[in-house]
This record gives sequence, structure tokens and C-alpha cells, in this order.
Amino acid sequence: MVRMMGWEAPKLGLRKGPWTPEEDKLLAEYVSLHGEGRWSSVARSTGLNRSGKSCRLRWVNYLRPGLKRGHITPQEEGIIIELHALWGNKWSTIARYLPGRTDNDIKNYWRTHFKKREKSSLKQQKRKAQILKLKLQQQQKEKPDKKDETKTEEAGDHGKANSQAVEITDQTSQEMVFMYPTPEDQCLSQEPDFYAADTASWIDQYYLVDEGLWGGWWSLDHDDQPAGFCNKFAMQNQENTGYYNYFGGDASNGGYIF
DNA sequence: AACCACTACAACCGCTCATCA
DNA sequence: TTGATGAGCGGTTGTAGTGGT
Repeated sequence: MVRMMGWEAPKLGLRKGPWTPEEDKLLAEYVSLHGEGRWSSVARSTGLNRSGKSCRLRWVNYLRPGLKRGHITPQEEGIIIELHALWGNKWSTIARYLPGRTDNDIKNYWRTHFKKREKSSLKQQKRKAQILKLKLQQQQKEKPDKKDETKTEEAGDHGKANSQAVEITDQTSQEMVFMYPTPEDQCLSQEPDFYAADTASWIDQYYLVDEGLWGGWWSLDHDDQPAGFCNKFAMQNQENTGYYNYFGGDASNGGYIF
């Protein structure tokens, strides 16, 4: 006997809640005979006491042949991250590039894995900003001898740059909300560069480069990255993918690279 | 062993869009 | 042109399973 798991009472006699193996069998038989579509007639034809909507969902998310079960692989995760950056919550669009995965799978995965990071990364950004601010202050203190030499300069560009750096850092710490680990995080933590290495293979595999994939990558709120970081990252990808030329340019612009 | 927090997954709901009479 | 209907999509909710304390 199947528990009803707290689903609300069925309206108009239609069954709700978990599907039984018998129902699955009826639905699968119907689809094999008539093909996908005309979901509203499934109930009439098969005697299933389910709405057409429910039948479609069950087929698409569970019964359809070729569906993958089990955990999302790191490669698939890379695709999800990149495509979400491009298209946002267009789960069905993203799912088209992940054979065997449904929009529901991806939606669930994103929700459980990245929504929580959104919260924690905000804290992380504030912490980083704090550290950077302290470092800058320390650097300023450690240059008292140069202070006299550059007194006039300090009033000019250099001094401005330093104070601006602190100011921008404060601002971005409050405004930036990353939904997943940024490439900057990867660089700072010295962890293996998953993004640079793994994404290369799946780009080749799915031929998405022409869709501006790397443009999407660089549009991930990274326009505040230091030029050095961008160069490093672009060069890594040149080695791994050979697509450096595709970026078409100067990584030192600190942001969008097309 | 019991409790709690978290993740994975299944399924529903409301809304929008496309099609057709 | 418009209204009805079906299909699809994104958001949300609820339960089972699992691991940590």
C-alpha cells in the first residue's frame, strides 16, 4: 500500500500524490501505443484517475526512456552553471544541453546546491572585502618614507586610486551576490581549477562556443576582477581549449572578453 | 538511540503560450 | 478576432533518506 504522504485530497475524483507501479505501467503502455501528447485523453483511454497534466509530468520526469538517474556529475554541473549564467532560470532550455536530465532535475539541483551558496557567499564577500581593506591600510602605513617623495602625487592619481580601491571594495561587498563559487574564489583558494580544466571538454562536446558561452562566463558579475586575474584565466583556457582567439582580445580590460 | 539538519527527489500549482474552432 | 483548451514552464511544497551530533 502506498502512503499518501500528506498530499491534499483529490478534487473531482482525480488521484494525486505518488504514482503506483500499476499507474506507471498504464501510462507507459499508453505512450508506447499513442506517442507523447494528447495527455488529457490518457485518463479516458487508460482509466487512469489522473489529470493530463499529472500524466505528462510523470512521463517527462520519470518514465521517459533515456532518463539519467543519480547524481549530477561535475561536468554536468559545469554546464548548468554556465548555462544558468547565460539564460537564468530557463530550466527546460538548459535541460536540452544535458541529455537524460529533465528541467525538474536541474531545477532541484540548482535549488539545493546553489541557493544556499548565495547566502554564504555574501558573507564571504564581506569578509574578503574586510581583509583587502586592512591590507590596503597596512600598505599605506608601510610606505612612510615614500610619502614625502610622493606627497604631490598622492594628492593626484595614486592617492585617489588607493582611496577608491577601499571605497569600491566596501561597495561591492554589499552589492555583489554570487550564486556559486567564482573563478576568483578558485584562484584565491589555490584549489584545482575545475572551471578552466573541465569546462574545456564540455564546450568541445556541446559546441556551445559560438553561442557566446565564454561571453556568458565573463558576464558573471566579474567586471571588477583585476586584469591579472583575467589574463591568467584566459591563458589557462587558451592552453586547454585553444579558444583564446575566440575571446578576441585584450584581457586587461578587466571584464568582458569577447 | 534519538534527534536534527540537510539533500535528493517527486509531484503539485499557477501562469503563460500556442493552437484551433 | 476571440475564447476555449491543451501543453509547457518555472516556482514551490512535501516526504524519504542520510549523515552528523
